[in-house]
Amino acid sequence: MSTPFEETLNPLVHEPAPLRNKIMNSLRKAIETGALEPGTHLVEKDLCEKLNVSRTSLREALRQLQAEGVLTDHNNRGLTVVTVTRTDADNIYRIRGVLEPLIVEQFIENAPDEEIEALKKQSERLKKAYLEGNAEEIVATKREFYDRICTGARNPIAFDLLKKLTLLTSPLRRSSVVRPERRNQSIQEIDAIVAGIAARDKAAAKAAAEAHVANAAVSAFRVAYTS
Amino acid sequence: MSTPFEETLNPLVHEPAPLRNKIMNSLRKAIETGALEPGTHLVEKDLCEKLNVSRTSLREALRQLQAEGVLTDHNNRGLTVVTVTRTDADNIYRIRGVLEPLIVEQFIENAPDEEIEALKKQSERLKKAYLEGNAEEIVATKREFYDRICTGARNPIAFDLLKKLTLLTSPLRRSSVVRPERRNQSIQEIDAIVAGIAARDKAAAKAAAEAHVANAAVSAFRVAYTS
DNA sequence: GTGATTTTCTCGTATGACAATCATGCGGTC
DNA sequence: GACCGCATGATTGTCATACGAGAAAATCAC
Repeated sequence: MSTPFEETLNPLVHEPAPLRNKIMNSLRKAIETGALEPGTHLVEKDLCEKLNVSRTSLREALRQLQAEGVLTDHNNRGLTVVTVTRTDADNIYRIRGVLEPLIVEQFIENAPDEEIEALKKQSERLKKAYLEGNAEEIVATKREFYDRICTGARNPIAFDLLKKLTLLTSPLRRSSVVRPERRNQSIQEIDAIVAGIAARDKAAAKAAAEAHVANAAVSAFRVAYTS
Repeated sequence: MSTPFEETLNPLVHEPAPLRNKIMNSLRKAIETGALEPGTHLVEKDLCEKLNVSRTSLREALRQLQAEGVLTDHNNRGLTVVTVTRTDADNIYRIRGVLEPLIVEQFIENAPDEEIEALKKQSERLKKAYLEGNAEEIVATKREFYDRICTGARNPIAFDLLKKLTLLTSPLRRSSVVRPERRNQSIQEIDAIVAGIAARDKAAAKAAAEAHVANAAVSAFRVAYTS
């Protein structure tokens, strides 16, 4: 106990975690993992019983998910898990195709060298996961990689948008990760991004990020819509 | 009544307008117009009485606005109208700086010639409004101009994002429109965008759109943060 | 079988209640 | 006078319950 209080006592971030937030997380995860498939009709009473919460809290959580675009109004007769059409997915990838380069650019602008080093290490972990890990491990490692870039970019608003957008296309991406040939391609693309960032070369990094999104789109579409 | 039914009778979209939507629109407008200033603490009971609605419906509307980022949690003790910091605003304009060029690009890809013609006419109206109209008229005409581009781009998701982002910065933009020197600049920038679109020149149009956002940011910051 | 009628289901909205928590003010102590 | 403890009030979070409206499903009548 030799360290002074000022350094050991943080403001103690208040985490009451209102019930509705837990409900949201639960539903979001269910959608992300595919437990709730697109198009599923949600009946309030059933969900209340399954989650063991009151309708009031449940509905507030539903409203929030609706505002995020994860749930959509079904001709004023309840909510359904949103079904992303091919056109929607196209548009989402177009948006990601400009947002992710922006994030990379801002990372280069704002992240100190330590974070670049940490990012490099994380990309090595990701590479290893791609080569020998299972699907879950890949997804988890990749998410951490993304989080690192997005946090380092110091643009929480864009980060938030990206999270929402990727959640929408999670049904597509789920089936895409398992394809082995996509893995090798991903490794190369991510290497290119990291290399551009390490050199603080905005143009190169942005181009790599854009290409990465474009290829992810192609891969997702190949699986999902058999184009 | 000589026209066939198929052309005169539209599917007649059912508009039940749940109460919570009216509440949302009311609050949104209040924020947009400045009637509710950033930082204002919202007390549920007061709002219920002012709007004459039940707490149930009000809270659902609040949750939705919270998810949109318009309202923010105030240490778990009520909601406040979000205060956009200088950094936030910077990030928002950065995002708009990549989203709006994307919209313009997709407009060029997807909009038929008629819509380009209509856009040109609208830009003329906007020019006239800038020169002789009052602030409200300018805002309304400009909004219609934007709506036309965004709708023509056939990317409703990006459109939605832009609407939410611009709402967040409405306190800044409100004070910026009135500055006369900004008006002339705006006219030129919009002319450049329309010219690029008319020529279906993606690069030119996108560059003009990006420049327009960048200048709008500068103008907004000059007023709001006296940098 | 088909059209009309009734029943059921589900959502939208409202009300009242209670616990938990925070803000405030008051009195007592040093 | 500054500080602590405590009672009080205000506000949110959560719940149970209720009822009307509209759609869907089931039933009935022909």
